[in-house]
Amino acid sequence: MIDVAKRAGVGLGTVSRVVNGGAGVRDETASRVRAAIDELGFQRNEVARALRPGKKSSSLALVLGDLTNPFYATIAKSSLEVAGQDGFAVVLGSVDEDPEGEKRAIQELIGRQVAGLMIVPDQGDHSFLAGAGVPVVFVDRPAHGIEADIVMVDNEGGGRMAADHLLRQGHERIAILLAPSYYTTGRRLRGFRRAYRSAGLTVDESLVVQLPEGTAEAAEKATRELMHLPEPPTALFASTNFLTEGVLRALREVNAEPAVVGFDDFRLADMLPTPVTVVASDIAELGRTAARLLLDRASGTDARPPQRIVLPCALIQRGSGER
Amino acid sequence: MIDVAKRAGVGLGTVSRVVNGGAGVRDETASRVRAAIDELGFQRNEVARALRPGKKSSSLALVLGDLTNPFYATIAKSSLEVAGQDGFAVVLGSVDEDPEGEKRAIQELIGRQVAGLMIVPDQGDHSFLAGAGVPVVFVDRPAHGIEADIVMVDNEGGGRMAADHLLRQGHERIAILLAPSYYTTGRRLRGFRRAYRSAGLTVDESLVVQLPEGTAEAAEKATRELMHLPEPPTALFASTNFLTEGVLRALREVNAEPAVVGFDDFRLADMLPTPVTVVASDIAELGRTAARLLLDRASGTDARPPQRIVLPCALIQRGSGER
DNA sequence: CCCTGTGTCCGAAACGTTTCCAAGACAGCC
DNA sequence: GGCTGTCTTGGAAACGTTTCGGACACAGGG
Repeated sequence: MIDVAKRAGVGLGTVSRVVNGGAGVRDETASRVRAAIDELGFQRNEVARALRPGKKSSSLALVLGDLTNPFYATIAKSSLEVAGQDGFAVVLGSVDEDPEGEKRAIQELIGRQVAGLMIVPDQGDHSFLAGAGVPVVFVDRPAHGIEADIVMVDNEGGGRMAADHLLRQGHERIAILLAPSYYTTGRRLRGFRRAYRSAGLTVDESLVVQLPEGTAEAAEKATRELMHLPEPPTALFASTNFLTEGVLRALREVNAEPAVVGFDDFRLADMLPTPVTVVASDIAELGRTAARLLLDRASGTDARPPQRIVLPCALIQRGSGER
Repeated sequence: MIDVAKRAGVGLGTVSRVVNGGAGVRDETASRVRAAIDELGFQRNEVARALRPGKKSSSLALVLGDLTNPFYATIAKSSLEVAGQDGFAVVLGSVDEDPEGEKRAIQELIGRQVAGLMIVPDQGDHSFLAGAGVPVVFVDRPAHGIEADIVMVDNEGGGRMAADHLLRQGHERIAILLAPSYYTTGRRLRGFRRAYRSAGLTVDESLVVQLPEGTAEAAEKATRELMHLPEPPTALFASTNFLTEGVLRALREVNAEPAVVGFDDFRLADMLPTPVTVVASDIAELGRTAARLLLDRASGTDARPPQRIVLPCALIQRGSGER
């Protein structure tokens, strides 16, 4: 920038003003500066810029799990888009279901002076974020130990929707597969139970299976076991996209054809031998909303108390839940 | 840091030394400093750190297209892992097939003083990167106008593999669907032609279809048209995962059952009514290799001339390519 | 002619690090 | 004791921006 100033024959401050919109600079001077900028191929050093007091870097951080899961990938993509429109970059922190690793990653990102954090939190304590002075938005599930914005889907409603649908078909032995200790699957189970209660039925607890892992493999194994029960379930509710996959895998080998409903839509769900009925929500909107909210917080535009935004779910009937 | 120095009753430089490994500091002093750090909850400001001359920020940039495409998502995930192990964060720049937007995104990232760039490039000119002084690794395809490292898969070999396989089954009318103007699909086509030549056959150019877009929809439409030809192809080669999906969608409605081979494996490929035969490669390894290479370049460890790393493909027979 | 206000511009200070030079302390050796 | 070398330590300079107070020129009003 000093070079530009010299070349244009102006002061340092003038160049800075031109770069930042150019208010209070004569047109003629400004164009001289711009010419110098072009000639020298000058580019503002964002790092130095972010060093000034009060200024935060124009980056947001996004901390989430496995990007290979389309659910997370969609959040990443959509929040990236929104942030990009405002000239913000997104720094990614990927964490594999490890509370300690997550904390470390977050600390790292804070050290990088990001303007805000979007976190798909693990179940650990997040109170360490309270004093960091950085706005935080939680995505998909709330975190313990801190009051902050949260954007999520209507898990309970979705779980209820799935169970209602199956109950209405006359199923009474419905198994539900749950990924371990996530907030979301807990809520989905609650909705599931609500549906039973409303129908005047009681849940058979032996059909509520807590998986040791949230993987397709774990679901596959569990489903096989369920279907080999003396009295196997006539329907299954898989509370996660990967779990749904595992269920379907297991069912290929069994000659029974229980009804299946999955939570979260997935690519090719309609192309499988029996198209899969799912409870879906607008994941992209989840990411977009979170990013917008965070940008507002970061810019100081929005000083409302912490928001809690819940996006609706919808049942998509494709066949597997109706047989 | 100044506060820490005051609190520990030492000089500024001493604190800095402790924070960075603590060589040349007495143990007793060092622990006093560490105590002060803990008490004050001090955290190094990475931004200020990156400002020092010569120092680059400990961030890599990754520029790629739609994260919703499992191909890109896998690259993102695996490179993130490798970078994370070295304490590097990854800044994401997503671009939607827009050369101008890509250039802007890259400039932005350079302004953020990233230590290196991993780019899945568009076909535009990338010579503007030459003078940037930042190491660059291209992923999946080379870029024009600049000599740099490149990590990719054996597209030509893969294309040939697919065609060979189909020819060996006795197919002679094989259609190939190509996404628009990508380097990769061009190479796959070349491999395809090679296979024909080796077999002493000639390619029917009316079955080489250049799609206007790389989407499933475009492939679906094109496939429908192909299958309504007076003499439809007996086999199809889809040169991209999304294209494969489109092909399969179209084929559901047609009562012919041509053989299908796709390039790139995808989730649930083995679960479809006819499991899909694909030419696959280790995409995660692609990302890992790129990240490792870039880290070596960034640290100055590796000063070899630009590398060109090609990962092998393998045919996975599942049924659709063998009927 | 003087004063005031406006429009433009300059350049120093500050941000939080790292690094380098200098200096102090101390031991070992002659 | 004096000299030399090693081990610690302190503190200033530098990195590239933004911002702020001030300076200058000029016009207009009294």
